[in-house]
Amino acid sequence: MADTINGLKRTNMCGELTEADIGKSVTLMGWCHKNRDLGGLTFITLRDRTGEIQLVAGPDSAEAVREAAVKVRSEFVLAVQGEVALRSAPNPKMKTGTIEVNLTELRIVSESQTPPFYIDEDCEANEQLRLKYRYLDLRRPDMQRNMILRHRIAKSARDYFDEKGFLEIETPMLGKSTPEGARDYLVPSRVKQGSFFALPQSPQLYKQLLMLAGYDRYMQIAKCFRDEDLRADRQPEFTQIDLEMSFVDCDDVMDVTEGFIVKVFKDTLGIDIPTPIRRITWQEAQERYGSDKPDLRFGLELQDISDWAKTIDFVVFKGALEAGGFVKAVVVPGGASFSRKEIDALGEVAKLYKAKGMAWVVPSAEPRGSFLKFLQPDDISALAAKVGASADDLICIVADNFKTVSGSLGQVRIAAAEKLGLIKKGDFKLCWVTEFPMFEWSDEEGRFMAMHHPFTCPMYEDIDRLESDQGSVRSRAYDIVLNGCELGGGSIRIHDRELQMRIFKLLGFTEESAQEQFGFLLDAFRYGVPPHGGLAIGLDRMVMLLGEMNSIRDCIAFPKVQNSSDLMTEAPAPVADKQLDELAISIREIVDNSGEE
RNA sequence: GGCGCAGUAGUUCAGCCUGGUUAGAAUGCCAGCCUGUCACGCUGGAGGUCGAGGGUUCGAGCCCCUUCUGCGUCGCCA
Repeated sequence: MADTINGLKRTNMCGELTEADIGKSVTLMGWCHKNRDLGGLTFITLRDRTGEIQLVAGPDSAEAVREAAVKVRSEFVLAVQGEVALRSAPNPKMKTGTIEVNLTELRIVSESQTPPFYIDEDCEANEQLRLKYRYLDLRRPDMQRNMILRHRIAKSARDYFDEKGFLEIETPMLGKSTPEGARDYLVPSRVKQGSFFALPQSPQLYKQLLMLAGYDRYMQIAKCFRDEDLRADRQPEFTQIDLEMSFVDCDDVMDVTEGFIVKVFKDTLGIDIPTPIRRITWQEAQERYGSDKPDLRFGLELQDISDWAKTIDFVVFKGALEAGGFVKAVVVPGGASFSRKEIDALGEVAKLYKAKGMAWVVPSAEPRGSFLKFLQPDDISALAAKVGASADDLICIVADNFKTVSGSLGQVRIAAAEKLGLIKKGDFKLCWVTEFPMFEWSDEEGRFMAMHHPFTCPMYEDIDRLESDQGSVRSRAYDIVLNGCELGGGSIRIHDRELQMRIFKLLGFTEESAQEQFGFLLDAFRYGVPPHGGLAIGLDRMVMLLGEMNSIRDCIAFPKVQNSSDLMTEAPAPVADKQLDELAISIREIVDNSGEE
């Protein structure tokens, strides 16, 4: 039977002891991080979430303490008493390295098997193992720091928005499935067999109805669910700092958000973010950075060289230009030193993002390039002059339609910056991207889709083109972008029932289907809707970016892996027939692809 | 759904290209010794379905096929 903590009360945390505590008798509780038994003298490093402290059981200790000390193994839970003393041999690598605790009592409260991996700062175990034993992984100091950072950001949000007069109001997890947007996670109803709830992709409609209900300023740290494939920065279950405001325009939402961004950087990292945060229209972002989430930590902007390309007798350029496309370039400083293989790697990046290829040229005295036979010496100098390239530089060129040129060259820009080491740790560059297109053509659906969502308000000056030139209509939407990552986004919403119906119609809804899916909203819109708008910030991404983590999984206590399962609980899992019967659900076919008999 | 990377002691890896006795290293673990360690040290020991299945071969960790698992990514994510 293990010892109890009966009669002991923790007086201090391990990492918070200092030389000011020398001479005090303290009671500590935590995990054995490491045990060093020198024979007659035993050192134990005790760890809790605040840090570590060295415990000593030596010749002056009671025999029971010495006996217990040599039995202690990694990850045993200990409750100890002792006196804080100055160390004769300090350890400068340790925060509490100048002091130690001479034990007067040592209780082994809980023993531990040898953990499958060493619980330490720099964990070398692979992530599969870490996730299976997540409760051990979460003991590691860097994971604990991540969780603490997450808490502080969430707290910062609640404090800030409370101060600004926002009310935190919870919205339902069990709602109605909507076909637009991402795939829903469905929850079957037992009471109404054959019908399903959907877990929210976002609290969008609820928060709009809260505005209609007069709550004026709402915020929520909201769980959201999307049944889509995962990425390093995407989980099926994630958290948003969600807000909505009444009687506002874009500037009001952006201003209040900026205030929060400034506060959260200051509160958590001590960094002052300069304001106002730069604003770039979607069009400009695409033209200059080839992205709707530009990374402003480096230059390497895209340059339109269509005028120059017009003069070149090169079929790739001619073809693109005749089809109404563009020829654009990125200058990679010092890229002349890249090997053919390295340049080809940039070309592969362009191809991955739909470019048919990437032309390149080094405008040195003896030029190198992929299409030199189509170029006269004057052409090369003219190009170099136009894009401001020197003989040491590499000019990367893509010719295609606007979307493909932007997308592919934008990725080449990022790849080149990474290669050149232009992306520095601790550098945070924010911007707003505004005036998004309202609609985006979907080849798959054969119709225009809402780029943001169907409740986004078009820009007033574009409304008269809604029916005549859908593709040119811009919306009153805005994204906040940090280091090339979409941190959050929002819009001013439609508050006019007629306009909302017009948008639904353009998105392919009939009167009936709109009524069936969004009837509650359309009905509500008959009862006095304030102009309103809002925004949602991805909390997980914010924690990941501020903590400079490699994966969103590192800031979520219990994350899912790539196939949306949980390696620790092994969810999702089959359920008992009885449960299915109650829900009137039968499974069509069990595909056993476990690879086991 | 596509592409790429990875899977070998508890853990991190080497071995695979070029098949050949008993699969190695480090660390961890266990035992003994050790009074100032902090990557403690010294001595000894245990520990392997080489992810799984099939094929080629006299012989497979290594070559081939299939598959499972994890990661990254394209599609997807209004």
